[in-house]
Amino acid sequence: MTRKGVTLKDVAAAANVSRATAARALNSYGYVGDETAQRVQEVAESLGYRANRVAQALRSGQLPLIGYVPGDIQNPFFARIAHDLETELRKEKHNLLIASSEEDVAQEKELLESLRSLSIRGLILAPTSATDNRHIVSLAREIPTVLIDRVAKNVRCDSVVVDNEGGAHEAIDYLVANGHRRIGLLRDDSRIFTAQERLFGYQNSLQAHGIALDETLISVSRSTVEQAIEATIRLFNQPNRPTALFTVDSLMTQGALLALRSMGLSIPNDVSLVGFDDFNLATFTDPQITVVAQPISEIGPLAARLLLERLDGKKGAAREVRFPTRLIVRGSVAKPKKR
Amino acid sequence: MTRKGVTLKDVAAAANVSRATAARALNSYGYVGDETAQRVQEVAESLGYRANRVAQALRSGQLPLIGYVPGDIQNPFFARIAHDLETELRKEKHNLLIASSEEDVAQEKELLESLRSLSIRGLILAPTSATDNRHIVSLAREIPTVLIDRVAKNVRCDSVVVDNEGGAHEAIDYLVANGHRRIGLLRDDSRIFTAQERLFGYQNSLQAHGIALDETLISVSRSTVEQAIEATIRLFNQPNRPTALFTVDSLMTQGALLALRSMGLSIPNDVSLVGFDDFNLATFTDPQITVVAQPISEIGPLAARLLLERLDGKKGAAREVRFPTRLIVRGSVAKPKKR
DNA sequence: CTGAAAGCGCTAACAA
DNA sequence: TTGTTAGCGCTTTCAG
Repeated sequence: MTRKGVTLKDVAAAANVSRATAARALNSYGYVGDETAQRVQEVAESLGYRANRVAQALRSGQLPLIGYVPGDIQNPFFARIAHDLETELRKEKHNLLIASSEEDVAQEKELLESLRSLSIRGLILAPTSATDNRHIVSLAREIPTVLIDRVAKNVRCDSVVVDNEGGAHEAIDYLVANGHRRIGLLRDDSRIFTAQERLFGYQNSLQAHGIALDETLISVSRSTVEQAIEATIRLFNQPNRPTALFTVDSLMTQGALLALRSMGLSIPNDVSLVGFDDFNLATFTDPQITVVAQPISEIGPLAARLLLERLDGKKGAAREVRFPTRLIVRGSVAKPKKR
Repeated sequence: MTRKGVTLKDVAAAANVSRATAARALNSYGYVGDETAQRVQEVAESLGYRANRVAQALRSGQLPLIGYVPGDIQNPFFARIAHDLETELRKEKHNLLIASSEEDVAQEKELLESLRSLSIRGLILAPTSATDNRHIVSLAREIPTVLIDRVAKNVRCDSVVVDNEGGAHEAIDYLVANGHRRIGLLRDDSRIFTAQERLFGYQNSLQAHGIALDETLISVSRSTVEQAIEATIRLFNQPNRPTALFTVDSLMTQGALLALRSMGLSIPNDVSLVGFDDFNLATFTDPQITVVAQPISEIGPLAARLLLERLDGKKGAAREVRFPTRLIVRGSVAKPKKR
């Protein structure tokens, strides 16, 4: 390990000025003689001086750090947002600190504690729970926070979400319009907020069409491909199986795809399928999958912008932006077979 | 914005001890009376004290921060590694700072500067360039660094890579064994190191089988689905097109898949395909894609471990771990059609 | 066992 | 225009 490097003191000494003057010259604030300033800068350059952000932060109170706590960084949805956030925040010289909650409230609490102790300037969070969130409430009072994908009760901060209910509603409408009445739902337990909203969309659409809710058509699973496979198999091993399936996120859609294939059920001949959240794979399968797409490219940049505005001192009530979804019709839905 | 919070001073005052004693009690080092220690801890608890890491870092010189600079966080390969790194590092109370280089050397330089000024403790990096890396050389001398996926010339630090050449070699061997002699290569320009190694494997295998290298069968593209589509189309629009294609990463494999489909070429009847790097999608397509798989689940944890050892003060020569690859035979290769 | 004091690197009143 | 000084919150000798 070499020594930590050149400090302001070294620069000041080498340039024959005080540390204060050196600081002024390098950060160009206050009054500094042109000549002095230039000299200091040259010296700094030649010594390879770089400001120590930690020391700066100790004074100013904060590091140029923004925390990002998604449910899972491996989920393409959150990875995409991570990418967009980073791009936006980098423009303002902020760094992104990423820590996945793994959809676990306890872990989320720990992570937030940890981020707080690092004196982050802002936070972008996809809360794991819609209700167990007192830790978020208190944090959001201290640190500018933007919630994405899901909102959390009682937390007063900006949020960026999509119209989960509307999207689900539209998907079910579409299936019904294609003649389906026994429509299965593969839903997620952990992402409570979105799962709940999408469930409402499902229920409301069925109700609007006068179709009674049948609990045996709803299967709950964690949001992983593996778990979704099992849940799908359970659903379709029942005597009076659904003719169509709606899955609430892309991982579950993939699981359903695999499960249906393994059961020898063909899409869309035996079963129609619509998934929430578009994904690469959806266009690679045969047939391609009909999905409810979220405007994913807008979520990250907007969240970043809202946060930056708050960091700039913008006051005012919490803003909730809710993007509409869009049904992308591809080839995974057909009329149900006569029995 | 509320005030920054309870400091050690507050705790000390409330517990009627000096700051030094309070620090000792809370960090349990040095001599402290049991009773005093307990009292301090209770007071700290009740006041909601949390240590300010920035201040701690100013003294110790470093924040519990590890930088991770992948080529692109959206690439599932790097996203997976990000996840694994985070899990491992979290155990040691370290936070992961993620910043994508976007495969751009200039950006990589900027990011590394930025990370350095944050006094990160360690760095995990997938270098963008195999040769333009003086900035890495100097950084690696200051900050424990582990290179992943690619190595960089002259940089003395641990690295974790896979046997790119061997993997490519095996893939081509397999194609040749299936009767192919006109084997196309879709290669990546930016990820110079891996691309180069995989190219070697391609060349060496051909040579070993006495097949002359035909430059018209090699197409270069950036590592994105879109660019790979175009490159594939160029390749297969030639008069004497290849009977098989080897793609050097999963994004390019996806691009090739889409391109071949759009050209009405069926896999494996018209064209056989083998890709480097396994990916979800490979088992969703029909036929499933034969790939050279990397032991991706081992890369992140190992890189984290190597780094942590260095942080623990481990000395010694740079270690280069090179994992073998594994050919996973699925359904995308067949004997070439007679013409 | 505990406290006083110095100082990590930087910035910002306040003086000069 | 520049320097002096104090101090951000914490840890760590060194005395007591």
